[in-house]
Amino acid sequence: MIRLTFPDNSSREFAPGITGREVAEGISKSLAKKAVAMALDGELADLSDTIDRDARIEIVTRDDPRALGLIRHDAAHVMAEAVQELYPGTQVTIGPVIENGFFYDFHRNQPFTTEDLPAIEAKMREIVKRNAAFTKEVWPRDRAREVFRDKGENFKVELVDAIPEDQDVKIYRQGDWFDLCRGPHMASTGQVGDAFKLTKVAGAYWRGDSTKPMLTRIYGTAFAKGDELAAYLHMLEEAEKRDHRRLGREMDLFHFQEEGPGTVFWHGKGWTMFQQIVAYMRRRLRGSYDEVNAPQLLDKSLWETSGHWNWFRENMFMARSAGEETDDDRVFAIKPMNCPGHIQIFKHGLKSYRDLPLRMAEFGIVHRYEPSGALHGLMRVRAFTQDDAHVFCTEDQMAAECHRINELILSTYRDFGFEEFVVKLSTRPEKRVGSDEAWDRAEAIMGDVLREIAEQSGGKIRTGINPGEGAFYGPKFEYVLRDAIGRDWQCGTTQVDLNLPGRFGAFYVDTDGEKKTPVMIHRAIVGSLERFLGVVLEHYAGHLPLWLAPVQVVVATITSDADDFARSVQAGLEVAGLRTALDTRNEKINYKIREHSLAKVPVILVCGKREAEERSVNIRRLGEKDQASMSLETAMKALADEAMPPDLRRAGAKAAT
RNA sequence: GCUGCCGUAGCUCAGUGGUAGAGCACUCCCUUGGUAAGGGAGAGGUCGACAGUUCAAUCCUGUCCGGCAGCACCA
Repeated sequence: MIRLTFPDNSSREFAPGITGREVAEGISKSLAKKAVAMALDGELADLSDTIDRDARIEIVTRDDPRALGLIRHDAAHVMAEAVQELYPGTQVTIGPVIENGFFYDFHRNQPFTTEDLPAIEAKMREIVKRNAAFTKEVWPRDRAREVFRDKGENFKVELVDAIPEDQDVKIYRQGDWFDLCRGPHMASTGQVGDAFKLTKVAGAYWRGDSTKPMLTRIYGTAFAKGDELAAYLHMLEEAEKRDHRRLGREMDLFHFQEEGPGTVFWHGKGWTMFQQIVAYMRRRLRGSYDEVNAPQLLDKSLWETSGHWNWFRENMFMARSAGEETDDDRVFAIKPMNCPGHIQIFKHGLKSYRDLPLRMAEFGIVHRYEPSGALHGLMRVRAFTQDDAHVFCTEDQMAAECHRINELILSTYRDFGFEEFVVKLSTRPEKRVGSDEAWDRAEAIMGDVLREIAEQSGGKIRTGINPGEGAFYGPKFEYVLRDAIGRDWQCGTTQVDLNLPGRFGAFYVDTDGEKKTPVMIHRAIVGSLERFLGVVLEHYAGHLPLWLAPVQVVVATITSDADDFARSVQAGLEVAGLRTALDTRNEKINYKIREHSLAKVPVILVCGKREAEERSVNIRRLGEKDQASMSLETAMKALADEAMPPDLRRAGAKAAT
């Protein structure tokens, strides 16, 4: 006999070989009817599985959170059946559950389009209605191979071959249709329910490999209940509203146009915001970094020395004289990185060990040729400004410098309102320069630092390893932020480099009078200013904190009687250091409020006859319906205080104590 | 780069094998109105570019450019 323990800690004995369904039926008919799966010692399994050992058992019903993955997985199978029923000759491949739904990849000569989705969805509902039971069979490998080969399912044959020898080849049937699958599944297709929707169609490479055939992938999502699906779809709409490309247009921050793919036209307001970020960074660097500026165009030979011409050429732009008469055919590269330039500055003049660590920063504009399909608003561009720096130091100083940088990065993110981030260590890639010994040393130091970062944060900062993802010259930390639409963006990076300084022959004079090669740490905090600005925009959905808002206050009049007073209010705010605009147009106050609210201006000061007489203002904050009336003086003081950047506020608080 | 979809006024979009329309925005006029659109008039387009089919192309076909989604890439 085996002993099964139930969630209420009661337990009963059963004959070995009993199925989950039989256990459920033994408890109650209604439970058996509601059951979609079971969990044995916490692990999901088919209801029809037999149980041969002592275990904790839970009967999983459709409203159990764990059922969601099953619903989606089964929906993927139902979709595959629907597709093969509607479009014979289509091959099935894989169909996993993903974060917000599921997909299934198909091979078909004519790819699917979104216009096919309604028909597939309708067929899916039909299959769900049929409510065929899911049944599992274990097949000998050869039979599986043969059956799929005879059906023309070549991709499935490959999948069968990829299953490790010690694992069963499992086949799940639903009516006449069957698929190779790891399982588990619910009891029948009817349990998928009707809260599903096919969302999009896209190409995807077989096995994620761009040298392999492109399949057509259909994405869908499914929920236990209809209102959950509706809530999800609503959430997607809301997320779209905070897309930085849309906000950029609505707030008049920047634009893109055809002639400059992947390059930004910054408008006045966007550039103001951009410069606020730069100003913040400059304040944070003051005292410990030298800000420098290296050339945009440098001879190709420099990039050959650095290794970029060899390893990075596909991503570089090249420039030469455009003159038709000239015989100067010298080739220059537009810099994709600042490091070679900074090494030239380091090399200019003798450096002593006393100069180290030498920290060199640049808000350098770099150009990188990105694949056209990668471009995405401000998030992925071909020309961007890095808040870049290179620290030249000794190997002994490296760990301390990494920690120093880590603190700078994390405090910066917090100042911009981010609380959640991940630090990942990327290790040596296949394409790289430098000896394995150098890589061993660099990775060892970085590994220690990563552990210390995790420990010091008390578990608040998640860390991880990205094997093989390092730069060609050294391992790196990647600092990743998650944006409001749930996308992860790599912003900061710290890269340890035991190679480039040596390649360029950079050295310092050590205590013993010998020439030594310094190591170099590449680091960026927000990374690309462009991308970071985009992330910040989405994070706040355009409702920026006052210190970042391009226009902080609009002074709007109700009647022209208040124009003179409004002008004096604006002038006073400007003197107090605020960025303001005046709206004395011949429009109703409703109209003005609406327009400035849509432009996401944080504060509107309304001035009418009454305010002009009392020398007061009426404050309306973005997103609030209520207003507050206060004296001009009080309002100015409060706004000036609120507009203080977080680093200055911190410095002020420290000075006061 | 790959697959699919898309490209019409500054923005959002409609439309047709016989060279174009709406709303908002813009300009002017009226309106001085107390917290998310007051009224009227006007101006504005090489229908992404280039080729082809056709008596005739914004519309059909092809190539290219750009955008969107996903994949691949992301130092």
